[in-house]
Order: sequence, then structure tokens, then C-alpha cells
Amino acid sequence: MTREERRHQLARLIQEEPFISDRELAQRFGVSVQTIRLDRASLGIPQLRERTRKLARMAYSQLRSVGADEVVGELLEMELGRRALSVMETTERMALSGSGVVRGHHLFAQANSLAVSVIDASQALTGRARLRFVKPVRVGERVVAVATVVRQRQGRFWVDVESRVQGEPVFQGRFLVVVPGP
Amino acid sequence: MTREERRHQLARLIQEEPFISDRELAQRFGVSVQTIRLDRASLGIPQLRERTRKLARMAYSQLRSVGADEVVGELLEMELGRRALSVMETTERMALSGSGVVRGHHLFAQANSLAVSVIDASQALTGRARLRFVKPVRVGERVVAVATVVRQRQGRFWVDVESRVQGEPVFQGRFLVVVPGP
DNA sequence: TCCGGCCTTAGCACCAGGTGCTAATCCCCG
DNA sequence: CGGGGATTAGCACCTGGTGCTAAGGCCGGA
Repeated sequence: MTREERRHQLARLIQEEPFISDRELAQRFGVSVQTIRLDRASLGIPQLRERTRKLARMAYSQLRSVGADEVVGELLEMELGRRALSVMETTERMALSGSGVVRGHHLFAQANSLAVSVIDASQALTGRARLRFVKPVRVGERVVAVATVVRQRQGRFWVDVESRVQGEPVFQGRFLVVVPGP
Repeated sequence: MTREERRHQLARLIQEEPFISDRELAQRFGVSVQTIRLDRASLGIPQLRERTRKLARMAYSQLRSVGADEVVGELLEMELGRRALSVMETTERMALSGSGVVRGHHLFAQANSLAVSVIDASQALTGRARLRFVKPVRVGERVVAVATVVRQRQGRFWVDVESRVQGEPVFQGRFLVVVPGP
């Protein structure tokens, strides 16, 4: 096995089994621990503890964001009752397995949560929506959504959301957001 | 502060901030590291690294299991190209914090994934959709969605989805699902 | 044949964040 | 004033590393 082959396999193995130590890796590849260290260094793969910490923080932030992610994606601008803007990074887990195409409901989730949060009311709910998925979004692309309140009448708000990737429209939606009760 | 008080607070603090070392804990409570160690031991709280590993494994198992959910919810019936039925349990994390009302995009996700999967094609994508959120769904309710293919014409399928809780409609949607290609 | 390079291995000191143990102190109460 | 629980200190040791220096092994070219 050449060095390049080993490094490729090493990267893949660590990807699949993040909780593996250098010692174990060395045994699996039949090389010394030092070689594994060099390989990791050249591949920019952090040490076991670092990898573990990263995963743990993911779990933790997810636990935290039960309730914390009022907005799906990251809220960038907010003019309450008028306009809001958010950005969402797309990842593999948002795609149909293997296809690399982000599933529609993630785009909808970003747009919907933005549309609801732009309304200046704690109890806003989506009533109706009309959507167009203009162009498939691929994993890794950053989706920027802009929500604009276009009309409002006593507790009923029409909000338009347009999402773009690199300036190109990928999704359009019109949401009727209602605030129940007077 | 009595020892019991300190231990109570210690347990709570670690619960809230799992990534805290004994050193930091010692500083916060103004005691020595050894005292913290004794406290942890008597409370059965594992060391930082152990706590981190536990969280990381949670994240990892979650990561593994996502991507597998081609259908959001559980698929109960499937007549490819005609009709499909799924059920989704709603949990606290699907709700706006505190409100107890499930957010629209979870209903949409169930409906959308069902609409896409009822189509007999690997590369089906949502093109357009029209939605009505008829009635708020509360956390803990089981949402049953039925998707019916109502019309189809060369790679374009209209799919109606109706979701109910206890027989009562909560969501209706009409999806245009497209299968790209020839 | 020998030499230069690349790859690999070895060895050592050091690090964080601990465990496990023993030995001192503190401080309060009777 | 003494006794005892609570606290602290000190030391050796552990894992899973980093960073550095030094030494081999092997292969191709002159």
C-alpha cells in the first residue's frame, strides 16, 4: 500500500469511526503510531479528543436548540413587521441519501420560520402557503432567505419569502401568517 | 455555603455546562480541585472526558440515524404511484418554545416526504405546493398523513396530502412533484 | 557502487485532565 | 482542650496526545 492509499483510507476510516485512537489506527494499518500522527497532521485531521469534543458540542447545541432555534438557519437581519433575512448552511443530512439534493422541507422550514418570526407577535402561526421550488439546492450551498411582509389586515399577514443560492432564486413562497385572537 | 449546598449546585452546574473541568469548577466555588474531585466522586459524576464522550456518542448515533428517514414520520401504508400513509409523533422539540404548538414546517416535512415517496421514481422533487394549516397541532398528538396521487402527466404528479389528528383535519396540501429527465 | 531523498520509526520531554493514595491541616463542637 | 469531619496538599500514574531530534530503510540516478 502506498502512502497516498493509506492516507485516503485513513481519512475514510476516521470519518466512519471517529472514536478511534492513533494506537488503534496504527495497528489496523500495520504502521507505527508516529506514522499515523504524520498522516493526520498532513491531512489536517484533529486528534481523537478534539473530534470527540466537536461531536459532543453538536449534540449539546442540538439539545440546547430544542426551542432555541426559533429561526431555522441563522438570522442576519430583522426589521420586525417588515423584513427579515436568514442564511442556512446545507448539509448531507438534509439531502435524500446519496442524491446531494436538499429536500424541500428544509427550504420550507427556513422560509416558514422566517416568515413567522418577522411578524411582531409571540403567537403567530402559518395559516396557508403557496410554494415554488424553483431550482434544486445542492448539499453545501448556502441558502439566503428574505422575508417581506407585503400586506396585513387585523391579525392576518401576507409574507413573501424568496430564497437564493449565490443570487439565484431557488425557492419562492407566499405565506399567510395569522395571529389568533384580538 | 455548606458542603451539601455546594454539591447540589455542582451537580446543577455540570448539568448545564458539561464542558467544564475540575479546575474551573474549583475556581467557581472557591475550593480546591481535590474537593471538587471528592464531590464528583460522591455524586457519581464522571470526569469531563467521560461526559464529553457520552454527548459525542449521542450526536454520532443521531447523525447515523438521520438520512435514514427518507420519510419523516413512520410509513404505514404504501401503494406506489397511488396512495401512501404515514404517522408522526410530535415532540417538544417540534414546538415553538413553550407554546406547545407544533411548528408548521414539521407538518410540511411529513406531508412533503410522503408526497415525494409515493411517486415511483428515485429522483422525484417537489416543484410547487399549496398548503393550508387548518388547525394547530399540539405537542404529543399523533399526526396521520394520507397522500393521494390525483393526476399525473409525463413526469409531473399532483399529490394531495391530508393530515389528521384523531380524525380531525389539521393540514391539507397539494404538491406538484416532478421527476426530471426525459 | 555510493549518495541523496523520501518515508518511516524511535525516543524523549511535555501537556491536559484526570485517578488513587497518603498525609497534613482547618475548624467547629462538646 | 481534644476529637472528628471537611478540606487541602503532594505524589505517582494514566491516556492520548504534541513537538522535536535523530536514526534507519529503501529506491533511483549518476
